[in-house]
Formats: sequence, C-alpha cells, structure tokens
Amino acid sequence: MSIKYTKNQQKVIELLENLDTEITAQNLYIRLKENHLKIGLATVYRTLKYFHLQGIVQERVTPQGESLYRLINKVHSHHLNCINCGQSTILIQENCLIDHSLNKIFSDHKFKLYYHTLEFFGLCENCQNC
Amino acid sequence: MSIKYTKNQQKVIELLENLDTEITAQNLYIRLKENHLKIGLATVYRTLKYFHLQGIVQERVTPQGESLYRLINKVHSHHLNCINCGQSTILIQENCLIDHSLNKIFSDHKFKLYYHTLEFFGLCENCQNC
DNA sequence: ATAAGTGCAAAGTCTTTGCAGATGT
DNA sequence: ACATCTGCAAAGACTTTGCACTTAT
Repeated sequence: MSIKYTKNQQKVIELLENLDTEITAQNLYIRLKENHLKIGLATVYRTLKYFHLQGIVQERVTPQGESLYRLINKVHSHHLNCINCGQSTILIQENCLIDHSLNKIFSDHKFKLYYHTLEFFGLCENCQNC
Repeated sequence: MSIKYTKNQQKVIELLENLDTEITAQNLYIRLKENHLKIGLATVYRTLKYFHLQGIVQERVTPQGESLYRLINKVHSHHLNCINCGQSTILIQENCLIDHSLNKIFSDHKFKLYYHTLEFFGLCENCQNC
C-alpha cells in the first residue's frame, strides 16, 4: 500500500533522487521549469513542506535564511560555514557519529528521530588572515 | 587592549549575559525597549550581525526562519524539533561530544571553529499518535 | 573635523496564503 | 459530483539598506 503522488510531486521526487546535494525551493523550481514542467513556485514550496511532514525530505535552513531540501537517505553531509565570507564547505560523513550514540536520549524523550542537522561555524583559511 | 562598545552594544551584551537561552532579534529589541533604551530594531539586527562576525555571538536559524542569538560560552543546547507541531524541546548537553572528537577534521580543513549547531528533527510523543 | 553609530522608513528576500480554475476518482 | 491539486498574484514575516542626524574622538 504505497502513497500516490501527483505528477508534480513525482517530478519533484524524481529530481531530488537524481541530486546528490541539497537544493533550495527556488532552484528546484528553476530545474523543473527547465524540464518543461508547468508548475508554480508556490506548488514547489507546498510540495516540499508536505514531503517534509511525511518524513520523505529533510529541511535545513542556511545562515542566509534559505531552506535547503534533500531526500532523506541521500548523501548525508555537514558543513563548515565561514562566518566572514559565507563560504560553505561540505564535510561528507557517511558514518555520522550522531545517529548511533544518542539513541538513549531520544527514547528518554519518546522522540521519533527522522534526521538531524549539524553545522559548524567559524573562519575559513582565507578569512583567518584578514 | 579590549574592544570598545557603544552604549547600545553594551546593553545588548548585558542583556545576553543575563539570559540563559537563545533569543530572537525582535525579542531582544522588545526587552531593550522595556529597559527604556532608545534603540531601533535595525540597530539590534546590525549589532547582532556585528557580534556574530566578531565571534562573540552565535546564530542559529530556526525551522521557522527566525535567527536566534546567544553569547558564545553561555549555556550550550541542542533541540528536538517536532516536524509536525513545531514544538522545540531543549536538550542541554554541557559536555557536547562534537567539539572534542572532530578537531582533526577542522585542522585538516584549516578551519577555525567558533561554534556549531546540532538540531534533531522528528515527531514528538504527541504527534506520533495522530 | 572626521569617522562611526543610530533611528526611522522603505525596500528586499524568501515563503505562505487566498482563490478560482483544473485535475482526478 | 467531489475532494484534491494547482498557478497566479497578493500578502506576510523577517531582515537589510538608504539616508540624514547624532555621537564620539
């Protein structure tokens, strides 16, 4: 018994599946338009929020206030974010230490964990010498 | 040789020091007004951004898109954020496992770490039964 | 005098909402 | 028919910017 998706929703998932990075709603919208899909920006937002609620998609808010989305179970990454220039360097960590070591905390809180975000802030090499 | 702060900036730091939680720019503004300080909202934003750049203050963007600020070295907390109802439960972790175990990664990237944010997303007890 | 800081109002950015038309069962 | 989905435009929320005035050195 699988959930049925609309054509638009299917296209969004399809695009996210072929993507190895997080993406903003706006960029997702542009990509969909490039693929000649007739879709509105609001629908993209609605779809991503819906998927997020379904636990299909993860959301992360950048320091710039944009929301980035990715399929849960796609490449899991954390970032080094430079406070000064804003540069964001990817730290891929397939075997993330978070998931496994904190299970007791979640069960103590009776919290059903879907995903987490872990971001590091500081100065990149360049900005340390200014 | 210490940095000099303006009266407004001093008041902001003072307020943050007497605070054991993160706070939004808007709430900080309200608090300052309550303390009869003549200050504009824009100045609060400017001050917090400035402090963030100075490495005095940490910024975390909530799932709702608000920025929360706190003095670095004040109580360090992570949160359990419910995807459904939005409830955010504090997980205090004084001895956070992140800082110590990943030092090699930062030095490999020649990244000067100031702080990090770690947030958990899923369903709270209530929303699991809906 | 010069540079930095400030308040206010306006503008900007990302996101959400209202609503009428389209789509699917 | 009925409920859901959708695009468009308008509204909303938070934040930043422009500018003239004030403050400090």
